[in-house]
Amino acid sequence: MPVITLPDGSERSFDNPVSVYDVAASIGAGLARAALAGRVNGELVDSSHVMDADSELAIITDRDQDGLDIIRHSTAHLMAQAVKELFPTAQVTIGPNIEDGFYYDFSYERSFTMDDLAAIEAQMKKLVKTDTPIERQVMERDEAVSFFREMGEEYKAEIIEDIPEDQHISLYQQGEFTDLCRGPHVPSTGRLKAFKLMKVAGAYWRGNSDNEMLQRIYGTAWKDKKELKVYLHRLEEAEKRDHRKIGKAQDLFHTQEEAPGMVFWHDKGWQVYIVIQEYIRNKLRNHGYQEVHTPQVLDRSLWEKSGHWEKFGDMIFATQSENREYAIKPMNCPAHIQIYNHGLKSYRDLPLRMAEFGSCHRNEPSGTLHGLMRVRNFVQDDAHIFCTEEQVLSEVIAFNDLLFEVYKDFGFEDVLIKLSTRPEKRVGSDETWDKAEKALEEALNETDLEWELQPGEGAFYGPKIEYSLRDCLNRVWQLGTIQLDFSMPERLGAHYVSEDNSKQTPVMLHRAILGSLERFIGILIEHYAGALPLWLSPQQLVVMNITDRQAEYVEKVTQSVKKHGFRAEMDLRNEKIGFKIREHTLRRVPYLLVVGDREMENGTVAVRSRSGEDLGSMSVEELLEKMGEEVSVGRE
RNA sequence: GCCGAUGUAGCUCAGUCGGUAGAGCAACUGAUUCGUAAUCAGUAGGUCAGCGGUUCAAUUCCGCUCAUCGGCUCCA
Repeated sequence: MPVITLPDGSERSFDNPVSVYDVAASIGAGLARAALAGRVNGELVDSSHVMDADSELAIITDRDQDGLDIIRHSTAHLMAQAVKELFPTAQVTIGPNIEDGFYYDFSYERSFTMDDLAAIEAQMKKLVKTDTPIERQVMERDEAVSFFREMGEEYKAEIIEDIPEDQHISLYQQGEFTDLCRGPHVPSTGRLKAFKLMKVAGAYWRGNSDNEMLQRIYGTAWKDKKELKVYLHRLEEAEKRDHRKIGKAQDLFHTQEEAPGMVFWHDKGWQVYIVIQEYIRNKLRNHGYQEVHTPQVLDRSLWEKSGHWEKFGDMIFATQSENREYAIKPMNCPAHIQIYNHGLKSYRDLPLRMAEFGSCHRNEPSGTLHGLMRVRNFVQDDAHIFCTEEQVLSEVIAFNDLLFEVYKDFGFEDVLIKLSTRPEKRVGSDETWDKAEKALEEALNETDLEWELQPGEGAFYGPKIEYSLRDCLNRVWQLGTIQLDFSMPERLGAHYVSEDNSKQTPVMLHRAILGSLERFIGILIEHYAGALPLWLSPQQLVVMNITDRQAEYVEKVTQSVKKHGFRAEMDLRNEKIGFKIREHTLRRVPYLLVVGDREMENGTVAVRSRSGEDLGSMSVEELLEKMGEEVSVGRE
């Protein structure tokens, strides 16, 4: 006689075992129609799941996040069913949920085309109309293996073989199609009302590039057509923020075939670059860093000593001259150690913080290049801190504080933090790693920020913290990092004399806040949709005349604004004021100054913001004061 | 690097089922001097990514290369 307790605490008792659906129906017909699944004693189950003992039950509908997840996963199954019907020789593999949707990987003799996608989607819609029940069944593991093997589903069989032998396997059947799945699923295909197949792509079986490449189909699914539409609209809007589009439209930079993965910065884009660099330069100086500059091209032997040649040899651009081989530097650290090694260092010199805006080249695989986000030539706000083991914790904490101070100045609040710990292939003793990982973890816990552990993802020489942001299309890009390194100082012979007069090897912290400036500017452009804050704007204002009569006055105003350090241009073209305003607004110039006879007479300017707001007429002095306040944000 | 798609004027794109290409915007010239998101008219602009093949003829068909885009793998 099960007693079912609902989330509001109310209890219902039943004479016989009841299913989730039965309970929903006992509450109301509407709820019964809406029930997709249930959560019984904390565990998600199908709506057909039967409870024969007292249970806590929450009925899952499409209004719950869990409900939406179930819809997406069931849609993935629906897609697999459609693919199997249209392409019987295709084999199914895995089909998990992802943010906003799902994908499913198939093995098939050829790639799916966009036409195939349309056909598959049409087939899915047909299957929805049939409202086929989706039913769960349970098998023993070995039984399931042979079940799939008989169907010719080798990949599925392989997956199941990895499951412990004594476990029971749940399968879901809809019509002719059966798939291995933990579930739960929606009760029938008719529940899937709003989905769209988005794109096809290759993906390695089990994520390993040594394996064969499968056909991955990405799709999105929502509870209803309205939400699907909202999502598609969101995507369209996001695409408009794409830094590659804005970079072109605002004449910030370009790339071309002759230099893949390397950026031609135009005047406007370089202006942004310089402002950021100057900002960081000041920050670092105020936080006890020195700035240095080292060669771009260094002898191969140095990279062999550091271990990079062996590990990253094919990604190093090399060159040679007079029988000597050189590497175009992929990173600055070995060069910084050369500076450190000049002159004997004492423990009193530590921590020694050495920064450089060094231009680095890495021959990234062609398929990975992506606008400003992944390039072959970049400059990082790079620095290395040489310190003692005891100083690590305080240095990491100080860095973390500095990093968030900087991110805040740039308007970034939503930062993903990950701690990556020892990988399988590594140098250094376990004892050292223990200490290093603990130091990073302690430093993170000091901050009260949420962070995620990534076991095994550290660098071969030490653990690291990574700070990432998302771009407009929700892709995650790493910006900042701090990495402990116990290996390189030793390899390159860095030492200091300790208090007891013994020779010690310093610990080296590799750290960057913005990471590659190229990538950071890409993120900035997308974050602000091209409307950079005043202090970063390549052009901060434009002064426009209405007729030729005001040309001289416009020149005077522009000069005086420029004299105060603002980046100003004038627009004296023989165009209507509306035309000029439109153009400069589209280019996201923060302040548009209109000058007609009225302003000229009163010695003022009419100010309009790029968002279309009329700020009224004011004197140039007033405007300068206003802008001065605005750009002081983010200055120490 | 792997899978797939794409590459046409400065930009955004159309087009040619094989007969050497077109629009809008931008540019240039002229007119207009017009007060808050596009004034009008005219002119000019392209080895159709590169190389090779098939063909009487290739921007179009085929192959290779390069780049870009979407993923995958990788990222000191």
